[in-house]
Amino acid sequence: MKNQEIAKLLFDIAEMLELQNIPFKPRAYQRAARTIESLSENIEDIWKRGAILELPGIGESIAEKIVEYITTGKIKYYFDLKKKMPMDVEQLGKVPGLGPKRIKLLYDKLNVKTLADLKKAAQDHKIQRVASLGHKVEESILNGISFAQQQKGRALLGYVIPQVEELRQKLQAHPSVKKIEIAGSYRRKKETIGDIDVLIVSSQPQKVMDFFVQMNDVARVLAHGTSKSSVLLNNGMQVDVRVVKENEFGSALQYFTGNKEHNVELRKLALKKGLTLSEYGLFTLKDKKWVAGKTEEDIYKKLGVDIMPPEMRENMGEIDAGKRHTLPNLLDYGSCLGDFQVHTEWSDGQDTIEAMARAAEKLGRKFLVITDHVGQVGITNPLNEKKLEQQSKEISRVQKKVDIRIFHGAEVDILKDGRLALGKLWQKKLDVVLASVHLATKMDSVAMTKRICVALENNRVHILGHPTGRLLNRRDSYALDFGTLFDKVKKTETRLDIDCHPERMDLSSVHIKAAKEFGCRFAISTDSHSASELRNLHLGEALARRGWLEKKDVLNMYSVKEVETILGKK
DNA sequence: GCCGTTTTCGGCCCGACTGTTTTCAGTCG
Repeated sequence: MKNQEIAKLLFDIAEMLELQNIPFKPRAYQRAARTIESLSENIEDIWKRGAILELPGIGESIAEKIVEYITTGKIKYYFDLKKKMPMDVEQLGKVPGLGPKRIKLLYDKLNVKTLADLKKAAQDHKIQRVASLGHKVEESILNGISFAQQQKGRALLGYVIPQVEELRQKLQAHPSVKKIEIAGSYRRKKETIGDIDVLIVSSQPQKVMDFFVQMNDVARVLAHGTSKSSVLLNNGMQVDVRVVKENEFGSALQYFTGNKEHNVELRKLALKKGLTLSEYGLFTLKDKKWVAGKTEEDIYKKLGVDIMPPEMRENMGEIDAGKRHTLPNLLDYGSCLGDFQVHTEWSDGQDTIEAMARAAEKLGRKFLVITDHVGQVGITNPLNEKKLEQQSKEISRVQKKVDIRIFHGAEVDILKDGRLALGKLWQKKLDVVLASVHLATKMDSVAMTKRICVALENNRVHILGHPTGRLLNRRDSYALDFGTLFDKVKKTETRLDIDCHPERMDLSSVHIKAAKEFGCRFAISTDSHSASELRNLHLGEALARRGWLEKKDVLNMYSVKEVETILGKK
């Protein structure tokens, strides 16, 4: 699958065009890159169908370059640009305060090509002698270089939630803070969070901002104004705070929730209606008369769009659906009745079956599927058939003591040829077979897709576990042809696992949405290895909502009786 | 370079903060 490679090249082209001060073209390339990046279908397949030009943001010229890459493995235009741009734009761009203009300037004047060149130029005080730059810029660059070097990707939603809630409480406690909301990707419940956007209503902005930049976990102040301030915390997280007036709260919340592309679309829509939208409100274009802004609902309503939950605001068709009144009725938080994947001390988990069951019961779950490992991956301490037999007895014993239905399942390895690492007899005996790929993960797309499809054709497989195998910030998805895969999932009536372990979040919301369009159904699991992780189920609900899922799409929403019936059919 | 219920040509989202500029450019989100 060449989608990500092509997207990366288009992003790079955009960056190089920006360096040359060329207007508008970079935005076109960025838009095309984002389209390709978020495709679930293989771009080659789309090309074979002759449908590349139907993709949003892709016209004749960019389509030609995509085809060139598919057929020859390179894009000449990219190499020509690259020849003219010998500096490491990607690395240099990570330094706060360095954008395309300054990167170009530093190259022209000081021949800065790499972070090392930049550091030397700053240390030798050459930067402050360049016209339009000064000693403050030089200092900020010097400070920023180490930041650029240690940047480690985005924070994981599941791990960031407690930190953010602590920050919220600290700020909320300040007497001048009237209202507070965390916006940005945090509010959209994105799998990974780049920075924290905090929105505050206060009649004394200066006091709030002074308090904010002086909090004791602040490592560095990036900006300190009355309406906008930014800091870096000791844990490396960037926090932006904006203070607005009461009647601007809705428009500010809308704006700072984003995402960026969603906002751009919304603003274009406003312009078409003779209005202009900003964080301060919706105004008439002509005489800047205030139209809406107190609440988000008012703004969307005036624009003729049904308001959608923050999780959907990714410019993935939600604005169109809002216009046509066809938004899905997303499943609610807290509506999962059970959990389809937990591990116990029988394999690589930390707690007993009884401890897991009791903890799940306490959280209000109605059912729990015990899925210890079965297969060949030594580190997971897999069960053999004899152990499964013993475990079955233990589950019966615990079942009598708790008021939650415990299903006996297993997470079974899918072998290289698509067979399961478990005999037919036990495949039938188990209530739930969750089949996952754990070994030989580097196969090419054709082989991996075939392997998984073979497993799906086994009518004892109920759920495909963590379907792409990704680990956030660490490992990409297996090579897969998602179109073929989703088609097979639909035909075999298997469920796709939404594994909401904070480090997996697999499927991604983009793939969930695509799979739903193929007619697939889903099962959410925490993949817990200890009782404390059971509470992560809401992360799976967040993923499902971001993928536009409704109650009927997700097996966790069904009653214990219905789940028994559905599982029994397989 | 893309796109079209004001357009196939002429637009392309909007505003705050910073530094070095005495009126604004660059960066960021």
